[in-house]
Amino acid sequence: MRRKITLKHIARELDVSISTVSKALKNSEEISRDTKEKIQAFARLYNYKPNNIAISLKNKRTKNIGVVIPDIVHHFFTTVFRGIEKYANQKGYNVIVCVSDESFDKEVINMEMLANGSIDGFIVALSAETQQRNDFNHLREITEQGIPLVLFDRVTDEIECDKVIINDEEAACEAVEQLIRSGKRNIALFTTESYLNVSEKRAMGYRKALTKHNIPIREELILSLPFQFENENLTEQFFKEQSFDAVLSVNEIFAIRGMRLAQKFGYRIPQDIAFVGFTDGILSRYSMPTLTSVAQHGEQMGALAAEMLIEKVEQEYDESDKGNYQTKIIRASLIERESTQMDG
Amino acid sequence: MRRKITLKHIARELDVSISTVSKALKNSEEISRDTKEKIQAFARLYNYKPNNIAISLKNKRTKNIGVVIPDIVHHFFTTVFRGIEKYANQKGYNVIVCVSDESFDKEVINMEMLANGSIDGFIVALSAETQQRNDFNHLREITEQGIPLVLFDRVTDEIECDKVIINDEEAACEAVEQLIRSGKRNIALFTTESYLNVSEKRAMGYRKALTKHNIPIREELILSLPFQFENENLTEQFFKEQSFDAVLSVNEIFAIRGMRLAQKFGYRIPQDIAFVGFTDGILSRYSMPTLTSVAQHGEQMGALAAEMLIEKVEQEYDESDKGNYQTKIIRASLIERESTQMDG
DNA sequence: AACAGTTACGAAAACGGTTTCGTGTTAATA
DNA sequence: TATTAACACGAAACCGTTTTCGTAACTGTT
Repeated sequence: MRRKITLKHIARELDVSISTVSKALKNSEEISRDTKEKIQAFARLYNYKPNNIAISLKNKRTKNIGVVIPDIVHHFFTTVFRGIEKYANQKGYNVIVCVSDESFDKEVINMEMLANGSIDGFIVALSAETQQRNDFNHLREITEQGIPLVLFDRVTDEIECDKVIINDEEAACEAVEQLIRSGKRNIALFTTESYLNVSEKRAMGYRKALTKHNIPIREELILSLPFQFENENLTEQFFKEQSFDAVLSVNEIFAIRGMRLAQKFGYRIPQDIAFVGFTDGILSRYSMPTLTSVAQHGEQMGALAAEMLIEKVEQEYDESDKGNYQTKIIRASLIERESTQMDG
Repeated sequence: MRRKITLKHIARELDVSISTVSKALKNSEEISRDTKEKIQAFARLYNYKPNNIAISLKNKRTKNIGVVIPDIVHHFFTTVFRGIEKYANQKGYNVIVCVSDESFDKEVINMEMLANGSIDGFIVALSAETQQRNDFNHLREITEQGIPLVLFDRVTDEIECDKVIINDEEAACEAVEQLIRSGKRNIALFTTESYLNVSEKRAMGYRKALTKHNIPIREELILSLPFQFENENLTEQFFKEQSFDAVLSVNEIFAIRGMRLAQKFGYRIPQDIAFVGFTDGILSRYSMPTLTSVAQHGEQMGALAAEMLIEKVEQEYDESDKGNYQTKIIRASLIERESTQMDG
């Protein structure tokens, strides 16, 4: 087994000092041509690579960024992650992922683990539970320690830091307006039961659009579904009791399940009921019929978050920067597919 | 800004030595009760947490594991990742993810980056390009340096290390046999164009099943599709030219697209054409009709890989362990859904 | 009073680098 | 020839821990 070689080994072998070796490998002007060549050749031969940990300790920079997301088996988050990873990698950073599993405690524990030197900054989407409890002390801790933090998608106003979000309310509003424009008037909303910032905003957009077009908001057309579903009863009941000609869903799954039931009940999509979902994921593209969906541009979001974070990480901290935080808004776009296209 | 406090700060403040502080915080018997209490109280007050990087340098253990996968926006890999992350986290490890993007170079670069002390071990699924080139020197480098490595799913015989795979061949064989049992005789295979170990194995299983049941293998019923598709022409042509009553697909997407086309051409599923896919992902569960699929138990696979890795990482290296590698095989299982259930 | 045995702590090395500063040797200048 | 400058290198500090070992100050024994 060929163990990793260190500066010390090279120094001993070549009978020079460690400092000389270090400088020679950095091609320092201080070291003579001959010595440099000798040392560099030796280093190449034994495939010397500096130890990242030692460098991190010295520089107080790890070149790691911590990403904390509620779920990894989730199209949107993986898409964002891809954006983060690509940008970070290109800038020489590695990404440590922690999954909070929608749990407050896990989110806290994970962030505390990483905050002790393992990472240079955080990119976080809050867990559902964190949003529900409205407890953000762990985030406050982080920022107070001067560790850069970027929140995306699942954000909070309680914490001052950089943020990247999409124009959820507006996008929902536009989606509903599009439905109205195509002649729909009885538009239902499928939303999540648990408190999520984004669901709330999308619901706001839904209401706004109806109001704007003088369509009364009927609370009975708003269906709140639990996160962990598998149980179709609620939705089935809704189909039986309510009559509607379109559905806006705050996510993809609820829309797909809705379409399935609609078909089961013999409705034609989109003639009888049109569907629009959020999160333009893989299901939207491959469902039957394909689902019109609000694209959240996750990859772009991730890249932007990474860019903002790395900029903060690399800029020497300056007291005057304090409070110099931005919230960037990515414009969602409606991807029209079969579930709304009447002419299909 | 409340910067992180170190042992040195505490020592200076309390007028004791750094060693004393370190020992006191570890509740060492060496330190007097009074001193310990004083130091511990102070540490608690200022929320002292030891610096991970310093500890890593000292211990030559990072408590990080590196995961290299071809793609993150991919249901199977994220599922495996979840298994890895859960197990690792529970054992106090963090996970650094690198995405090779199916590229050999990225795989090599990422692994080299991490191999210089950033991680204690690797869990890897090979990129398509790596498998194609048959070049595994980067993996050899890793193992020669004594860094534990576990390969999963996309593995190679060229490297001696721990591995976790599923019984691809057998599972494919069983899936086809199930089709045969339901009366299908003209069974097509949708596979990938690029060389992937797993696709090959699944194709083997397909052939084996037919042979076993004395059904001639017709090469024209084997359709190889490019990875990046979006172009349905090949598949459409296949539908027009060939006649078949069942399809085994080596992945989920090809099956879904096949079902779509089948429906477009007016075939009934499964009466006219039955479909079975691999990778029991989200599409299988939500497609119309739902897709019978071979479940690869990704989460279990990930947990197992993490378990094997961490065991190797934590056991003091002993020359006699060399070559003591295992390949664990997870049994895939066929999840039957509408796309094959005649009685549906 | 002399000795050994605790007790309670500090000094220092180590992990693997980077960097500042000091210095012996040589070459250039007055 | 004396002075200075440039060159090429090494010593040592530092990043934040852990850990071994040494020792001063007590305690207890005879």
